[in-house]
Amino acid sequence: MFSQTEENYIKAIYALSVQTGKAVSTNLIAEKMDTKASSVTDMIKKLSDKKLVNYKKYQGVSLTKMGQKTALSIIRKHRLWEVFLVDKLDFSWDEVHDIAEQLEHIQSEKLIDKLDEHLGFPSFDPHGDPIPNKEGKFKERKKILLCELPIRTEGVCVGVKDSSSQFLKFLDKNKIALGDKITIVDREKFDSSMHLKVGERAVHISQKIASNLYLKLI
Amino acid sequence: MFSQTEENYIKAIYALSVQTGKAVSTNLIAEKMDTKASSVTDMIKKLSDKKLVNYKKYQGVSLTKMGQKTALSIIRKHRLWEVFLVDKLDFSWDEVHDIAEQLEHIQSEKLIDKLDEHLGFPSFDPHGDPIPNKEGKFKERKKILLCELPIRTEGVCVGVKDSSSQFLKFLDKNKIALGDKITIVDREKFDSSMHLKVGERAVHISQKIASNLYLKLI
DNA sequence: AATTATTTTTAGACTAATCTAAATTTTAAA
DNA sequence: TTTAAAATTTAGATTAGTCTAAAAATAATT
Ligand SMILES: [Mn+2]
Ligand SMILES: [Mn+2]
Ligand SMILES: [Mn+2]
Ligand SMILES: [Mn+2]
Repeated sequence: MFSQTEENYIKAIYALSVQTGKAVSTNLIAEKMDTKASSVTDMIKKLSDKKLVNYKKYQGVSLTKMGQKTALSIIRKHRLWEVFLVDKLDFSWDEVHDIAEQLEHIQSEKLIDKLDEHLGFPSFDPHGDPIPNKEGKFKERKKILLCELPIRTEGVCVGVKDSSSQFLKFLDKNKIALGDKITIVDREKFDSSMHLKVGERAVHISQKIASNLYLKLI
Repeated sequence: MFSQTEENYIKAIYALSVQTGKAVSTNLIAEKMDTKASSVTDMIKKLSDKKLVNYKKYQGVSLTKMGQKTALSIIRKHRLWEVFLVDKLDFSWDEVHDIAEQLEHIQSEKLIDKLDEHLGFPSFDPHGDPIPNKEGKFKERKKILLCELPIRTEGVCVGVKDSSSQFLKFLDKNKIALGDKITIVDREKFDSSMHLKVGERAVHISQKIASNLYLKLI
């Protein structure tokens, strides 16, 4: 159907579109895809010819209905494969992204539906991100960043904003995982770092960590 | 490491090399890969530069040690994925080849080793073909074609020579599967067709079927 | 409003993989 | 052992995706 390259562009445009809420600029795509603006312009034209994006010169791009459908299908595949790798093959959550980047391009509707079933129709991937269903529908969880949690209020860790291997390994080292109950015991005025209670354990984390952990209130 | 295209050429050269037992000709590769001889020549040069094949102009090609290692690694991946699709995702044996053609190109040593473990280190794929281990070693089963089986001698079905969807579906329809005990009850002189006993059932098959089913003696 | 600065697009070139058509080499036949 | 046929390689072109450098359009500053 579409080439891997086209699919990767579609996915990038989708992510940037959701992130910024407006038409996506050439330079932004170029940065995200680690390529040059001129290459992006070329690809945009191709995607536009294929009715995947709306494009007027110099005005940025947005996904068409069909582009969105395509993006969600790729994201669904990516996240289901991540669940597979963690749940069935016992990978840790910091190892799965790169492999899923490859697996997401395998073309077989039946494969992904069978995989979905095999995994028990999961709603979230190992990083807490929602998995679109066959129709592209998914429920975004009501969640807040840890740094926005009121003091002495309990929350449950449900996701990460930054899902880089670096950050995930840091969380592992500090024994912070999805499902953990977290309370802010105290904030340091000086550097906005926080003293937490994770389960029964006391943990001290920086502002940067706090602004990359998602919690849900209970 | 290598492109999908390069990997597919390597795999084709390996198969033809095993099949014919001699240096593989440009035309043979072209036919197998459904491409033109000139394209094959170009690719052979590239593979030769990369030390994957031995090549002297007009003399055909053979795989180097490294080429063989590469081929076996791809075949290992292909067959393990086929086992996964059948054993874990409940695909039937005639549906898995095309999907495995894609999955075999996923690059991750760890993935394939974990998959191998998850599947219980299988020795044969759903079509009865042997699966090379991490070192590329595999045991070829001693097997004969059904058409070579002496009359009234019992054998166990262990593989197919033709693994096309057409043939596999035919076997399903006639309830012939790997593991079944088969005896030739009688041969028809006229068309070399055979009256079999498959388990307790009587089945009549053509010469063509008989020359595409592998049995082991017991 | 005119001038910079930035962003985006175009022009031209490159690589990987493919093709057709022509040239060359090898093999088979006369 | 010439000649004809078949196989193989080369030459030149094409497409997808990329790049650099230059041109054009938009945005930001005087
Ligand atoms: Mn990708
Ligand atoms: Mn994820
Ligand atoms: Mn392949
Ligand atoms: Mn097989």
